Amino acid sequence: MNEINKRSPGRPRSPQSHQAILQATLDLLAEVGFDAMSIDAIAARAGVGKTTIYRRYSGKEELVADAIESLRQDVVIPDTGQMGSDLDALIENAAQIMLSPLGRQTVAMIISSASNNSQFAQIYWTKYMQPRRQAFAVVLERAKARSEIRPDLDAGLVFDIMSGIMLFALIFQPTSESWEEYVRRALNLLFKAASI
Amino acid sequence: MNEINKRSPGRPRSPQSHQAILQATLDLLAEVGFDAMSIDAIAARAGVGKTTIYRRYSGKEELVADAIESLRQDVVIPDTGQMGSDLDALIENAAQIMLSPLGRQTVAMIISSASNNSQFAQIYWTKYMQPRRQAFAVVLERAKARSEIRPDLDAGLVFDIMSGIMLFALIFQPTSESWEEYVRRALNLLFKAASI
DNA sequence: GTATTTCGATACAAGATAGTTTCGTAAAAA
DNA sequence: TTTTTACGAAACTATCTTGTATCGAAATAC
Repeated sequence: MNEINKRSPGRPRSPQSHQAILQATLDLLAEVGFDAMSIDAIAARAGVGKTTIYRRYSGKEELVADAIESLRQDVVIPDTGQMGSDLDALIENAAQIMLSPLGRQTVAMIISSASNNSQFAQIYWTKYMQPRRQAFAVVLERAKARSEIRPDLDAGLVFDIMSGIMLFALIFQPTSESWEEYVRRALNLLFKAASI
Repeated sequence: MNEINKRSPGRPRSPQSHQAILQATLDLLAEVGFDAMSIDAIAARAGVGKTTIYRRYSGKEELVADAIESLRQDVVIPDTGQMGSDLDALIENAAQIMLSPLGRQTVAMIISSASNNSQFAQIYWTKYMQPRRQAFAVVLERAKARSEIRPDLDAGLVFDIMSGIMLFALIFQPTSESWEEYVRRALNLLFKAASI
């Protein structure tokens, strides 16, 4: 049952079309958002027939969920020997994701559908947040080993606070500073608590 | 030019209908979200004709913006004599807003439209965040006067970090704790930095 | 070759929505 | 009373979207 079954007769599904569909989905999601994008538009952008999409997915939710899940994002754990520069690298990486149109629309999708449907939040958490949360924990472990921070610090919690302020700054732009500047200032404050 | 002009002839616009429209808009926004709600549905729920809505607003954006703006939310500045209990009161108040369906959908709306249109973010910031941010600053000023926290602490920044973690916890529910418990734990960590 | 399945294209039915117009009625000013 | 504007209801046009069905052509297993 677990063998690779390529034995079915008939024309196989085109991997090119499949890839084009996923890419078109991500492009349109970033450009117009979840609600404003139609299956028709995705098919047109991908250069495939609508039938080809409906043969693979039951609807937009399933398609978008798969498209987001298909994005492989490798997380590099920085190790410069100093916590400060390690964190800089992580922030830079996080900023690239959260500040992108795709990131914004994904987050909006998660929030707006959170009450009825948490599948997007689940995927986003598993694919994006969790790996970075763990990378962050590694960085903090090394910092603890170098006695840069308190050994009892909850890395997950610190990560969540960091992510929270990034998200908040993304939405409201509370000051006239740049996003990066503001986030960095918040982290300075936060790490006064960490270094006691 | 600034006098109250009730002198125009003809039947005046019904304040009852106006109020019903705003209320129906907020109800539907909370229930189904911005994109899924139609002007037809709003008119039906409000018990008015579609014409009556189009006579007042050019479209959904304008209507929703006005509806959100119409919500008067008084902020009480707690003054228990202890910063801890003051903060508890503020958190409780913030939680009621952010955890409500209306709050969720509003935030989702802000994020998803942020790139093309920042009017929702502007309104939400001015009407909800800004007053609370200032109330928070007052509470912290009193705490500084009692030497409970460092005198150079940036109250706005602390507020933003607080709001950020609340938002983050709302979206992702990172642990199995309750939302309130988790937020409280994050604030404990944060205020270790404040009390140096 | 034959059977089977996917391909992209197109047509289609059914429904939702936006925004306008029309209509007879109601409320106010002059 | 006359004029003017708003009222709710309904009709209406135009467009968009969904999901299904049909078509001849292409790709693969046997």
